[in-house]
Amino acid sequence: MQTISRENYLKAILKLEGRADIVSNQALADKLETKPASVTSMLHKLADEGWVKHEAYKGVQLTGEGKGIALATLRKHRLWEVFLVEKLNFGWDVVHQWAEELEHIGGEELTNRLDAFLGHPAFDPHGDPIPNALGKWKDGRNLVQASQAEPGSVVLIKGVLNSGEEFLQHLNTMHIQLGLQLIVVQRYEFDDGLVLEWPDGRQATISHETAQNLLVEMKQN
Amino acid sequence: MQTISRENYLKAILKLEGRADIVSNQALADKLETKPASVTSMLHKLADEGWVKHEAYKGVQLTGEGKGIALATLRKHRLWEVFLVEKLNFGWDVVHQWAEELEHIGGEELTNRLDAFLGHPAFDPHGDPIPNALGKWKDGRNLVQASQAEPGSVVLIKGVLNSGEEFLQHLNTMHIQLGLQLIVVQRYEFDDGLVLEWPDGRQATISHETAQNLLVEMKQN
DNA sequence: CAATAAATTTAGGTGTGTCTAAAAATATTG
DNA sequence: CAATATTTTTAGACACACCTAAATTTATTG
Ligand SMILES: [Mn+2]
Ligand SMILES: [Mn+2]
Ligand SMILES: [Mn+2]
Ligand SMILES: [Mn+2]
Repeated sequence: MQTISRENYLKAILKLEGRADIVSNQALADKLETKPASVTSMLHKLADEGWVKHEAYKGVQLTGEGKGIALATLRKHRLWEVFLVEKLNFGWDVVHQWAEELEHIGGEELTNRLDAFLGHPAFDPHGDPIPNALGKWKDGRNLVQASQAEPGSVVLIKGVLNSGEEFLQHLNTMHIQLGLQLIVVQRYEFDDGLVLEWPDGRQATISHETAQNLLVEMKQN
Repeated sequence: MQTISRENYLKAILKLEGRADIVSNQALADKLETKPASVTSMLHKLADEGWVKHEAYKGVQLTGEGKGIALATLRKHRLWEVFLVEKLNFGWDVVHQWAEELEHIGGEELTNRLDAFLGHPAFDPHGDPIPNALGKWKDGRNLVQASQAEPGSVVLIKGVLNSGEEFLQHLNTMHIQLGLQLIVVQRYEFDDGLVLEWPDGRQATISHETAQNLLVEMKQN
């Protein structure tokens, strides 16, 4: 039975599979803000449904069917985020929680109509690619963490590695947004802070931690 | 705690209060497609929350706070229905179930933005008035059941008393939709069937039951 | 490699919302 | 107005998704 909680678990497993090939109980508990015992219990249910392969004490992996559900949920999440930002004019820092609920509504038909209404967007407001109806996407971008950009280079802000409200609000405060082009002026040896220059000539420094969570496209140098 | 189920109950009570002043357990069970024992159980919870006044064996009534939640939920339901029809081009016969889920998402801020995005619609796709942010609406229309229209009169379709999928699909089949202007040509004495004439001159007959569920504005006669 | 630490699972509970079957209260009617 | 029918409530269960605390298993390390 496809419940909200189960879709959330499958989506979380999908994201964690991106890094490690096998997903640990603990990582899931952290991501879902729940307790390991709850995760174990749910993994049994997901395995019963045939959506994950679970080996006791070893970890989980999505099955083909499980991945399909996870991708469909992720697609809905990101499309609704685009809706909230593009159509209802919300900031990228507040849309995640609503999308977390909206992603569980309706099926393929509703999703495809929403997709068409939004003009088949390729990326969500955080720069994350939106899977198509088949769960596929192509991301021709070659993104790196801003922390890896050398002084003198020009970078284009294209995504974030942390979509949390606090981080995004910090970016708002720093006047950093997707599509912005910045010049990396200097790197402080001591703490790896980066001095950046905005198009209007203003300069400001971002911390190493902030730079690590910023995905950019290298324009020059 | 404001859960999906509790919002559904409050909304159901609100609608049933429209007819009888005190709502019976049975009526609620019917409307919510649940069992009387479940209703009793839920009414206790709603009473504990202070959202209804419940006298054992007598019936329920919304409190001010309960009515507020019910109206907010109804507002969201109808706004999302407008979205689905106006923006995603769904038919009025299929949007109810999705709205039944969407109505539980987000709060005032999201709702007000949606309202603005839709251009502050006064009525939903079924001709039902949409409460404003304060739960109020003004319905200047003077609607009657089509079954009460006399032969020779001209009527404007403005609403339905039954928003069920089957009835709405039947109206689709009959080419009856909101805003349509029809001439009542004749009433059959035997079964109160109504012969109607469409703007293109075509004529067709609708049953008394169908006419009873159609709300119209009298244009002439 | 045995002792310790960390991760995972099991056992036993809780709250929400539902159900069926039985008891209690209210309505209806001969 | 007493007998019967209907409505409502209570009692006892169940599924879902959580939790804490206590095993159990796996990993680490002296
Ligand atoms: Mn979610
Ligand atoms: Mn996103
Ligand atoms: Mn609902
Ligand atoms: Mn409606």
